[in-house]
Amino acid sequence: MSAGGEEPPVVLAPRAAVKSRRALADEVSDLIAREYIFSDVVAPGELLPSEAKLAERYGVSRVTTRASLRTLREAGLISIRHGVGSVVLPRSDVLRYGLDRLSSFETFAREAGRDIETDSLVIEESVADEDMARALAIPIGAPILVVPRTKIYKGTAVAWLVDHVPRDLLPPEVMRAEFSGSVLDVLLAHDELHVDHAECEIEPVTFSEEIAARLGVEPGTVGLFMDELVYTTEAKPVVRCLGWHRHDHSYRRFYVRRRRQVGD
Amino acid sequence: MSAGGEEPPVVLAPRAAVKSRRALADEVSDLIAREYIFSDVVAPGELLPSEAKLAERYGVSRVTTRASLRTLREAGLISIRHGVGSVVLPRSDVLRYGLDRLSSFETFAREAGRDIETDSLVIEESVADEDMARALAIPIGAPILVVPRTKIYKGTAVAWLVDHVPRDLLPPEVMRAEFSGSVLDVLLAHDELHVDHAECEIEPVTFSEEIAARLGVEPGTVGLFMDELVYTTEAKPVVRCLGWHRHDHSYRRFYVRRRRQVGD
DNA sequence: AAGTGGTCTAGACCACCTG
DNA sequence: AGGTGGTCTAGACCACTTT
Repeated sequence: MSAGGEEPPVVLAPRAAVKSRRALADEVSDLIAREYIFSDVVAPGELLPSEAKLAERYGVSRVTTRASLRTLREAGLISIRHGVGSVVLPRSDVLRYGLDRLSSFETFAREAGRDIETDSLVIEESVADEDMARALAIPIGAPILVVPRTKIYKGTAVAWLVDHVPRDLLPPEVMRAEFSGSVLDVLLAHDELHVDHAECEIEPVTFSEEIAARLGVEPGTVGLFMDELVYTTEAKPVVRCLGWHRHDHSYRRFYVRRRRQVGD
Repeated sequence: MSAGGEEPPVVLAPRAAVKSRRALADEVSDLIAREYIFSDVVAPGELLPSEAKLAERYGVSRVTTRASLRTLREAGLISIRHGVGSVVLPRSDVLRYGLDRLSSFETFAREAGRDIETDSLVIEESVADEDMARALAIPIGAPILVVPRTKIYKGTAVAWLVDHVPRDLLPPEVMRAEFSGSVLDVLLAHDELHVDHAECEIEPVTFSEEIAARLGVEPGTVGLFMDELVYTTEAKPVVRCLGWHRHDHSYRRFYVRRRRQVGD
């Protein structure tokens, strides 16, 4: 880091004072990000203070500090080198939709300071056909909620999404009351559902007449189709999201951060 | 788990005996996977022994056991529920190319017991144009190695790949000697390069005449284009992989496992 | 109440990198 | 040689789930 002087230790909120607190490691992650990375106190390419110094500064053990640094690494903010230290990585300012993270389009856009609108929204009651029943692991003909809508960015329709949720997962009135553009956000907010991960298949497609009409493009335009199944920690499917995405509109890119698989 | 009787503790290789050993947590991960999961001793949906029991069985601390379980969770084999235990997840036997993991096609195929061949392989010396120079963070005109080739699966050309590596990263003779279908595999084998992660952009495309000819399909066929930049832990780009992938051939699917972001 | 996972600590030793 | 991260331990306490 550039500043040379010793810094005063940081006092965290007293542990006992907070009822159901965040993990200490997460608080420390945020502090490191704020105090060293986003503040540009440590420029990209330079080293954070050592784990021992950070542990002392925040008054936590080295184990906790390491957990915090691991989180920052997962977030792509730093990389950690044995015998060297934690290097701050350069940050891209391109709005990109990171497919490896389970978040809604709305959340990504909001974090990037942009806004996505939702149009032609209805929450319909329907029943599962054979394909949907198999995917959601429910009987054929079981009641489901279907949530089709268009995503608008800067006045342009950029995606057509259709979510399918088993009806008995959440009462329809709850879904209607809490929905604000993303079914996933509603489910993620219900801790008792244990929403955990999703598997998302990616296909290149040419839009059919129906999809093209909804997106205001010519039939045959090339785009991406995504078929995503969201699961609980118990591997029970909770929602299937089908999405047709324009790619000719440059508001974002789909990307994946691929990681080497190693221990820790 | 189903078996009721007590099991004998497992004796790991003595620590001092092994020079540069694998992490203990990784050995334990493998043991749990082999002894409980792949052996079907614990069926999908059922619980592994508790952390404390596993720790005792393998003679390691609970912290180490938890690291092992976290690895199994990352691998998609189990999910962990607070107050309940570690649930074994159902395993799919579909050959899928998991985009969130940095591995070559060859490695994925090999692990799935299938084989991918490489055709029309040459390792050419060239120089970086403006676009390539910017991506690889090298001067325009700097020497690079270009490795174009076709991927063959069951007699069908399924992808056209072109890798670009700065020439001074590895001596060309080393690259030629060690190359066996994947540039990424060569780089991953060189620990001193610190290959760490990649960022991969995904685009739907219609194949040009040139690409279509190489893949033996009609020009205009829809497929996926991937532009991937592989980085070291120091965020230095080491190889750019451009790939055009057929999607009409059903040997595999591209998918991403998306995870909720939480601590730990 | 009992058992499970979640978090955190202090200390130890090892492996790696740089001067 | 000295500093850095990598791994591991034993013990403690807390939060969640089930009985």
